[in-house]
Amino acid sequence: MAEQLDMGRLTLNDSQHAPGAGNFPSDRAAYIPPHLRGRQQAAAPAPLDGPPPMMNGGGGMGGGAWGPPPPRYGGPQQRHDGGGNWANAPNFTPRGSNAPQQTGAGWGAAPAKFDPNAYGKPGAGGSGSSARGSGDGQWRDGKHIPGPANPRLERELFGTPNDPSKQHTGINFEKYDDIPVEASGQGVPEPVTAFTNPPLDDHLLSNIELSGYKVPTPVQKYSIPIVMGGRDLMACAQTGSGKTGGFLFPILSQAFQTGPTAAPAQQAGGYGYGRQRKAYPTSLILAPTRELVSQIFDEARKFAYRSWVRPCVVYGGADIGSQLRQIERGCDLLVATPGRLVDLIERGRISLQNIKYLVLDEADRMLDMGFEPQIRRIVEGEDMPPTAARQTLMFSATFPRDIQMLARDFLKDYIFLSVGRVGSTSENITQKVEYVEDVDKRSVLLDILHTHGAGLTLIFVETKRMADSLSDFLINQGFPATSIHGDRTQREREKALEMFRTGRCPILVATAVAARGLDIPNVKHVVNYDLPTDIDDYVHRIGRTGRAGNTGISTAFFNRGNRGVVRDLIELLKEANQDVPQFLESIAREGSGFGGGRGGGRGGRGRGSQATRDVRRYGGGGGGGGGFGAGGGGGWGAAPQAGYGGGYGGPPAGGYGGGYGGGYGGGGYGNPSGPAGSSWW
DNA sequence: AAAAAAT
Repeated sequence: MAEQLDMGRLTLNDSQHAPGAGNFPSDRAAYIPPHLRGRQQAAAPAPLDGPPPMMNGGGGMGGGAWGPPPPRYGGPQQRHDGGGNWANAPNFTPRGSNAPQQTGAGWGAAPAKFDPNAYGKPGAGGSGSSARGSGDGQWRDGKHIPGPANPRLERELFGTPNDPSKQHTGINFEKYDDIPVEASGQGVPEPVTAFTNPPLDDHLLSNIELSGYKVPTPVQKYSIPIVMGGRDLMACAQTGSGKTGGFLFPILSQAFQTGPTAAPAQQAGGYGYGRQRKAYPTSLILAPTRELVSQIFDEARKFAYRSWVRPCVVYGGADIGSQLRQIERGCDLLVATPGRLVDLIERGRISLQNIKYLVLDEADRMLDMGFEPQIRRIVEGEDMPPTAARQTLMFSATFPRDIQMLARDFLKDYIFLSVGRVGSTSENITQKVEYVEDVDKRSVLLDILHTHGAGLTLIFVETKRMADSLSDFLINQGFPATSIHGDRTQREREKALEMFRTGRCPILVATAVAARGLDIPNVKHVVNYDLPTDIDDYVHRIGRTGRAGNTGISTAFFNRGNRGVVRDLIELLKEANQDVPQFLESIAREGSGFGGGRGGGRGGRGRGSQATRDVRRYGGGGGGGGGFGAGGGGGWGAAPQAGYGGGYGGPPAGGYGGGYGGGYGGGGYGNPSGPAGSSWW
């Protein structure tokens, strides 16, 4: 089947290759999109984007190209660039997917110009090492020719054993075998049990080894053969389960073996002097937050090391100019937040017509954040190949109805993978819940910080204001704290994260922006200073610790203001074999016979249960409310056993079916869904 | 109700 797919793609590409194949006029360098006209120069001065002495100032490269994600490569590394002789590369040769065609078309010997030592060669005014993707390899004469080893880059990408911030999380992956995985769909391939060739490419294997990964995680065991077999995938899995590798491994492996996709005619016809103004990535990965795409990009750089594949990352809040330059220099695998990608497409700088792999990561979160229009536009409203002509992988922690819809529209005959939750069921995390009134929170927190001194402590609050005031408070109390939230600049966010990662600021106060997906090794303690109203968020938050077989502690401050989650919390604690404090049970009894399970009250959107099972087998998901968490008012009468959709008073009895476990089992079906709003109280 | 995300 893989062959068939490839054939399909080839055909498509061939036709695109035809002379005169239409492209947007915006290919031309001269084109300036309407919303950009007249503001290029105006925006230039540095102060706007932050004070010069910021991180990339250290690199001494003026405009700070590639300023955006300084923490990762910033500071020390960039100093190398100062002495670099690779600072002059105005005539760099585009590589990656573009390279082969260009050479073929006689653009000037791309390979001849290829300088193996120039991996840090920036584009105009670029800054350095990081600018380079991780690849230095080439694809020539139908063969993958990996670039030379580069010790410095290797250290940057893979770290050293003593660098905790780079410590790979692959050490105790064996423990992940506990995580249950369920696969369904037609023709599910046998999972692999190790990183081997076949099916994985040798070059990828060597990069995996450099990264320190020994054994595939459960998700990877399944996803590797599924993706390599050409199948679409819908996976319910959370970060921490190894899903990034789950899609990067098979995608890169195949890329290494099959080489670049022929690019559209426009390139070959090229204008000799010019550079490629438009990129044609073959893989696109969408994720909801900047930090997340940044993190995925870092992983991609590792696994693409020395290969012909050039990863790029784009996201908002960062200088678009440097991102454009990155893209121009070759962009085979693109990691993006939806908004910025749409922007770049509008500017005519990215075409999706060569996409072979589309990955939607944290799909449920993207919908929560209102990205659906952008996502649909990207997937359905631009030049992305149709479902049949690409491979699509979706990852989502939950599988509510709107995600099912997305899956129905974007995927073809997909295999459904359900991966057990990592955080909550993990015995690695000791979860404590303490009754703390709001006014006492600060002092209790100080107690905790004094008691559990060592190790990274991540403190979650509900509001940005609280994040600021709490971190100020802690700093005033002499604690090395910092904060991360959406009102801080991207630079501040990244800096905070880096300070935390490296342990220079072992206390991080965070809002929801850091709740999901961020992979920070060695978080010892997660404090839910404010409990979230959604138990999913709680699960994600505590999942920031106890990762990769390490142990972690989680402490939640609970008071009556949190009684909305009390039942879900109890359910979760029980499920994870944790102690359930008496006061929780009491409050559960006293308070609320109503409120139904989670998922109630949001019925309109049908974002119901936690269910993560393959709805296709149950005939749900299709039209009508038959699906999960059948929404809306229907819940009233429809879910007797789930009970108390909006009913007042009654004791919970067995009614609370919507909970975590419940959602999975029977409860998820016809979940109680009280009248909208009933769960807000 | 809050947060995040293109500008």
